[in-house]
Amino acid sequence: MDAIERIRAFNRSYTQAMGLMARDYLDSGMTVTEVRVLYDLSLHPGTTARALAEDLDLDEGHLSRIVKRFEGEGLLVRRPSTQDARQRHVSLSAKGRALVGRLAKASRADVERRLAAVGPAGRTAVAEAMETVLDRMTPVAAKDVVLRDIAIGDAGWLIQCHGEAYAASDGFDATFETLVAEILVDFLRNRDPACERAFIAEVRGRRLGSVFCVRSETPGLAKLRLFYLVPEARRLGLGRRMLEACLRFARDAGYARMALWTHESHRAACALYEASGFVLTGSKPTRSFGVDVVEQQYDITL
Amino acid sequence: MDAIERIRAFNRSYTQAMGLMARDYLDSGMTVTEVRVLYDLSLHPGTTARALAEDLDLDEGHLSRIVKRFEGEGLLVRRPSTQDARQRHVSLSAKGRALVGRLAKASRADVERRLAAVGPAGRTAVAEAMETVLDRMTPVAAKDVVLRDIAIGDAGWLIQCHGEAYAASDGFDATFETLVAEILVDFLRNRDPACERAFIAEVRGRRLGSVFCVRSETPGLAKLRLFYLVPEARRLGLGRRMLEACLRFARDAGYARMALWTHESHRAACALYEASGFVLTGSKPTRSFGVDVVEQQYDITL
DNA sequence: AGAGATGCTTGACGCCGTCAAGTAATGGCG
DNA sequence: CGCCATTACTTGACGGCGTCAAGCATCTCT
Repeated sequence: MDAIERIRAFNRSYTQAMGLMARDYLDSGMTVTEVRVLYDLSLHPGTTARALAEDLDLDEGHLSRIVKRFEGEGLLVRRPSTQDARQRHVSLSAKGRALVGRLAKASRADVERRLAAVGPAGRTAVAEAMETVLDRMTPVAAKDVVLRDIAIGDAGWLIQCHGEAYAASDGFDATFETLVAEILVDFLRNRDPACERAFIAEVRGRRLGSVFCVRSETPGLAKLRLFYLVPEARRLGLGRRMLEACLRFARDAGYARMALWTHESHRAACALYEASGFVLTGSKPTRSFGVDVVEQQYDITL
Repeated sequence: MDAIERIRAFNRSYTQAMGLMARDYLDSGMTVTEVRVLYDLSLHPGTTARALAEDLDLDEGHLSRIVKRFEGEGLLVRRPSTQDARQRHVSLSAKGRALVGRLAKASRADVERRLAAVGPAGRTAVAEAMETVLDRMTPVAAKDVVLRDIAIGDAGWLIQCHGEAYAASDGFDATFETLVAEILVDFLRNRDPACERAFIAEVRGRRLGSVFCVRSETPGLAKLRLFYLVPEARRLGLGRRMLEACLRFARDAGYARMALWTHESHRAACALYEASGFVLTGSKPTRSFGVDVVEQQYDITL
């Protein structure tokens, strides 16, 4: 079952499970549309009918009748615009606001009822997964991505991510995950903040990738390690930005050169290294992590 | 913003973003309800009107008219039941099945269009998050939980999980996450499968917890480590099951005793240890991971 | 055999949502 | 300034959804 099919399955079961298709909104005697009108009005008091119709994707005639009825019920007030005599500014009355409050409460209670069997931790997890859904549906905007230092939780994420991604793409066995864990343990334990640094790319709390600048045995030589970007954050120029941040840090820290090890199969990364000024200084076939790979070394003079 | 509020926000934006409220289903000239009827019929050929109405939560009268109309259009056939002359078994005709196929295709295309800006990796992530939503909404059933050995990705998950959970609940600093990573690196590197074992609790691909049985310096003494359950999987008897699996393994591996270290603040876990036959053999206040804790040792004779 | 339950159909009705026409005010253009 | 297209909103007409209630045939239970 591919992603689209899984998404369709979600649409079916979720709308049913949450009763989102209901005509009568929570036995309030109001239509979902009417509630949406009230809710939108509570958010944008003083809008015009047109803007409202636009916002809710409603027929203007239909909306006109709803507004009229609501006015009759005292839920909202319309006052003619001073700018344009054709327009009328619509706002909720106190009664209308009270109703919105009651409806919100009913909606909360309804959601609570549907999640009765789910504990607090589960609810947070549900909410988080939902935010992930919305978040992933809006593609990553490179400008919102921040590069920050490593924090609690990052090491585990990196280990899992590297382990699973390379197992899937290159067939690496568990020893690779272990190696990544070792690198991180060493970094966390023995890091010299003056000349070693991690960059974690993140957008709104969602981790996207990493790159590390660490000291080597050789004086004046920095190592670039754990360069990774989740697939959906690639081709946005993020890799270049991370690489440049890492190089800048290395320069500022006083290193003369920087080296990195990678595998030939990582075409995009290798191309990026070369575009950033790294030169290939070694290439040898070897067996690592249970598969045959061509290990490559790149160097750059800072 | 609490979980319920976040879920409500999702309901609003998601239904809008996916256009699930549309009256006319994808310009097919059919109602969402009609499409649901067809779809349900394609899944359950030969159902009765009652079962259909039940399944789709539709008014029987309304459904009756829809079915009648569909029969007139040659989309379905009704044949009287041999069991019960009041009933009629409804099934799609070839024409009806063809229509369902076309509609499914249109729906796929529609979802694809809405996700046009999202790459393949992002789509999989969306689908996964959706499945998480549905999954978490149905509480964990203890009987579906399996205990398996450690696999790729687990180590990273464990490190992240321990790091974040103990930072949140006990205020532990990053050194705790590092310690967990060290324990895991050591386990992955030097594990003796004959007498060391990890148990990962999982339900439908979702990791719930862990417990490890590892060798100690002292001959005949096993150590229980990394006992953890995600909050939403607690109070299901899972902890006991994991503990028992671990004790059984230790017994079978020939250990004479088992010891574990924990902190006084973990009341539920301590109670479980005692209920399982462990006895408190030491308790001392100390400073660990940046906070003051009371470290406790428990022992059991196997 | 008769009463009540069951499976489905039909009738009546409010109102949603859509198309189209109508009214009043505005603004652009010569 | 005056005409006319445009804009903001209202009103009319209508198909049909969804809901309640009544109706009819059949089954089941006693």
